[in-house]
Amino acid sequence: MPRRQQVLDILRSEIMTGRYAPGARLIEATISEELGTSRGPVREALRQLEHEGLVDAVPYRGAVVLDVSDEEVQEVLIPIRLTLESFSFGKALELMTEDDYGELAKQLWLMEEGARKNDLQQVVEADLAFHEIVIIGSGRHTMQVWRSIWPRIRSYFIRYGRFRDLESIVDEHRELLDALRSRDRDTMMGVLERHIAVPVPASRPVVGEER
Amino acid sequence: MPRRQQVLDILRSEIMTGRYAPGARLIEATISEELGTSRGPVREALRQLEHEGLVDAVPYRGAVVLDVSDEEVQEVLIPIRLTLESFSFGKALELMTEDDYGELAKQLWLMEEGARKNDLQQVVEADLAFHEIVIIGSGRHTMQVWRSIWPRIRSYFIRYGRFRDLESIVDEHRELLDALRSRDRDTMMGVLERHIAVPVPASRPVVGEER
DNA sequence: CCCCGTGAGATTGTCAACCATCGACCGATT
DNA sequence: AATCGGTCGATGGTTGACAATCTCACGGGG
Repeated sequence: MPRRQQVLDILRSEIMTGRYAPGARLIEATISEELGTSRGPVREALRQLEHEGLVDAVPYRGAVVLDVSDEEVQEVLIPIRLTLESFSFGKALELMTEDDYGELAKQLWLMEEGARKNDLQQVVEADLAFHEIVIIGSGRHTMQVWRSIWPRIRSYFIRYGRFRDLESIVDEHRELLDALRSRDRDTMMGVLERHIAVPVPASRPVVGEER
Repeated sequence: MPRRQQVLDILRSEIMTGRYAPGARLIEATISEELGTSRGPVREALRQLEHEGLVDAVPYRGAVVLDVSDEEVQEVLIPIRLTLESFSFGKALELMTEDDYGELAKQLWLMEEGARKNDLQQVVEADLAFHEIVIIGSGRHTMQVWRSIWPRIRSYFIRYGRFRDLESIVDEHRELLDALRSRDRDTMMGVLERHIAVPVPASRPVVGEER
């Protein structure tokens, strides 16, 4: 695995878990020293974080960790996620094989195990893997957009404690898998929307279906 | 302006205009030589192109220009664009000042001039600037997603000649500006949807509203 | 007292040369 | 015919050095 990818994973994780909070500066020299690498890979990782919307970088001024507003999550990121996943789960209904279902079941199992051990990290990883298995079947561009929005959504969830208990996360994914296997499009979409929609802190109705 | 930005702009433009067609390889050494710069900025520009979905890069194998399928444009990228711009134009109704309208009018004027001269380049630039003025008011994350999807949409349009005549592009933006000024939300959204939706080559009905 | 230029320090941007690493291709061997 | 090396092309990463730019504190005018 390329070094820049390792650096990226580390930094992203440190941002999501709060080691770098919104407003914190990310200095190339410091990071490269800490991670025992040269500035090259660090620069590229920072640029990637910029694309994932976790960081804002201004020329000659450096990179700063960004915050995400409730409004943008509810009205922009979540609706986009719904667009992406509706498309992907729809295609999955048509072209997923038994093997693919097996892969999903595997992630579900890992998720269950994580929930038993109360290991948020493991649950979150399996959650991500589950969705990527579905999305990867619908083309590069869909995956591309997905990869650019999930870190923000996840980061928002973790930062503001919007994670319901681990058990219900597992349950929802079990429902998703069952719905996929049922091959019934309407059931599928219903389950998916409920999964993606998020209880709002204390403002608007539910997910911002546009118009 | 940083060198990598210049390189990025040049490469993106060359991809959109077809100098690099889908499947073409982008070799760091060659490009850096052609542009009289070192490999560093070229690498970073290539990574950015990857994030804009114009290029696919595999470790140790290099970058290749991507194609975009009708299906993904219609069912993923355009619906996402609609989500983004619905949000942005909605916010613009609330918070745009006379000065901002002035900026929009300026771009409209440039667009008209470009259409008169039959200068696609200029029309396209003003078109982009027009939308960015509106979107920039709705936050970093909205802009971030926008910047990651427009190159693909534009590139698809140019590649497959989906550009209606320049005059009608100008007309549509004049309508958009008028609708903004009217301050009527429903009119606004109607005009916007018609502007973003695209006549499909020879398949589905219209824009892929999900479900 | 406030405003503005100036300069030092910090940090990013770019360069150049170099070598390791990996993927693709080609031919020789079995 | 299939496989195993070896070579070549290109990327991944390193080092060290400088240039370019921003920030901010300092001190001289107004």
